[in-house]
Amino acid sequence: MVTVHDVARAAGVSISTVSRALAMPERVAESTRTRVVLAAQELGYRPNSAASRLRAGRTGAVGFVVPDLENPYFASLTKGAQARARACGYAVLVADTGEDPELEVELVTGMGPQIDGLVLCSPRAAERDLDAVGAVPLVLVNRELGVRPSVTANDVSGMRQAVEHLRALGHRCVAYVGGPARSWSDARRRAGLDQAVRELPDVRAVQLGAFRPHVAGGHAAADLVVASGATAVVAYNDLVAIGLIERLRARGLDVPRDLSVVGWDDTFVATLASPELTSVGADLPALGAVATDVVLESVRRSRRSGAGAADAAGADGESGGQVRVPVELVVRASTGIAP
Amino acid sequence: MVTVHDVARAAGVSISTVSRALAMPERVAESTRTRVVLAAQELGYRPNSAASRLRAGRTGAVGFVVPDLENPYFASLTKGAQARARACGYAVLVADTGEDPELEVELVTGMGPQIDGLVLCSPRAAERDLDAVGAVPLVLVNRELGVRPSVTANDVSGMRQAVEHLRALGHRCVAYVGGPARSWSDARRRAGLDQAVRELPDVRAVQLGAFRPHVAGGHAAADLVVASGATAVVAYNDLVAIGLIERLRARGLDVPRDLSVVGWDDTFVATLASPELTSVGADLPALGAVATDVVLESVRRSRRSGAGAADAAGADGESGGQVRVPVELVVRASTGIAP
DNA sequence: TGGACCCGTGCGAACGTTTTCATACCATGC
DNA sequence: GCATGGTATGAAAACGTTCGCACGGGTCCA
Repeated sequence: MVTVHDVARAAGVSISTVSRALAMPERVAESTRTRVVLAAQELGYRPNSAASRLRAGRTGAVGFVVPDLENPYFASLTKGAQARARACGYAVLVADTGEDPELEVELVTGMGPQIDGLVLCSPRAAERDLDAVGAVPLVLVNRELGVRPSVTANDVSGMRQAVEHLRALGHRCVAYVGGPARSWSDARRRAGLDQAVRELPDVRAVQLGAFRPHVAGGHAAADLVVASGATAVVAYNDLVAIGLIERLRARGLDVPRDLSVVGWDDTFVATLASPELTSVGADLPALGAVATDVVLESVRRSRRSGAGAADAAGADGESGGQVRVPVELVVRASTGIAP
Repeated sequence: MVTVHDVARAAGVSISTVSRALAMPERVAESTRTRVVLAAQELGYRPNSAASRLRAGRTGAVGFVVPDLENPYFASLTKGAQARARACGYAVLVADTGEDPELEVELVTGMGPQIDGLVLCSPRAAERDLDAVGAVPLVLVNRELGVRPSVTANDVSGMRQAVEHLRALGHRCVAYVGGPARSWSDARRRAGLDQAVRELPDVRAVQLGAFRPHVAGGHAAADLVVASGATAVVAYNDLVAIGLIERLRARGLDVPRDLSVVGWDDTFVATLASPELTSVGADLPALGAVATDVVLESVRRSRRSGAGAADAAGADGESGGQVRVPVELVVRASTGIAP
């Protein structure tokens, strides 16, 4: 293994200079820096991350915790996040909670010492459990919690777009098939739906749920939707929408002739379904990348100020970044003229 | 932060004893051990992984490299792998190569120092580039390379099952829509197809490809399949199968009436398609878990012997574990009686 | 010309653990 | 009773980096 000592010897400088030349290039003379960099390259020097982590207290890794990797929504998020993290020189520790709030807390606290920052997607855990993390900068995706940094999709706007689209097709009663009870996004969408029907008095809403965010959830919800008298339904996500369609078809109903279905997240499965799903969604890899940016920014800030994550977030006026990304309704074949 | 020193003081022993009591319990007296363990628990001691890694040369993490996280096949593999790794006390560094062989090599070498072992899924890289890794135990998934540890699905058997199924339905000419040219699995399936038609003289095979392992690949292949005169087609994976079906439908052909389609991998999208896909597949999370087991076993072995990964693999008779998991044909609605 | 200051560099002390070696103790065998 | 061997513990040296501090030499201004 080639160490700073080897590079130092090769470049004819001390190990301190090597360390500086690589970590803070502006603190060392131009000529020495090139000499060091060249020597390092020549010898194939790779800093021992354990040592630098031990000394400097940084790990060079961020955690990325999702409820379910097999869910295409989180798969896309993860893909975007790891690509961005890598581009910034960070490794990504991925963990899957299996939708279990307890495991979520356990994972988050357990990962703590191994990472510089953590992105927590669609957290189901109670607020106080998340507060307990504290140690590393934490960024929430799809949930806002006080002034904590977060990245969320604009669900309210998405729901508005969906309702307006359906209304334009002549629908006057829209059902919403909701997801996990503890889901913050779900609550936002319900709020968005409330707001939309308040402002569009000729449309009525029926809220159903909680259902599991999988195909099975759609199966379970379909009959309730039919019984509700709604002519259109917005699903918690694309998988639920597909489950709905499957069950409706099994009952002899046609989508979109008898019922229009709107998916959510616009994952790639939206185009696999038949009919292809009209769906509300953001650019998911981009969303994952943004979350990574925010957490890395948070890391840098907390490192500069030397304070804990919470302090760093609250210290300056930026409030640590609460990003809300736009969403867009993509119209495909699963929505049509109201019967 | 609470360190060994704190625990040592609380337990009235030296730090060496603390370290031993926690890491090798049998090397310390019963009474002292309980005292130390209690003190550690009391103080909430968590060993600093950076320090132990620096001293002991182990990282407590394994790498998991896949071509595309958004592909449900790899998503499932990753899910299984990270769950198993966590159960064994290891963290998982996930990286996505974007199907790029060069990035693959770069990632694998770049991750080297941060991990104890590496699982590399469906590697596209050239053999010599993989040899260059060397440093950490490497386990390949869906590719065999010399005596290197690997975990593969039994593609040959899977293809045999698919062909026999189609033959039983009366099909006499079967097309195969292949995936990436550098894919080892693809080659195995082609070999399996060759073997199957050799042994079943009344069946003929048409091999097509290479196509991209996505829906678009299926789109591209569909017309070639039709022109080939085959009455059934086996696709490289479920996404390709779905692409085939979409394009066939666009041309006014019905699946399975005019053409039977068999998917591969039996991912969850097989049940999303309509008609639902007949598909060949293994238990994917289990496959990921097995790969993790193999790499962790490899890690333990190389640590024991103190030798490099390759040596460790070849040293004893076990050949480091070349596991082949069984696959199974799941019959659904996309295959039917030959026209 | 001398003092103040700055810049580039080197020295050496951490960081928290593991592990080797040495020591003290006790039991066993002649 | 003394040598022998084994066992439980302690002291201290690593592991490879970062970073505070100090030093030398130069520049600038008085």
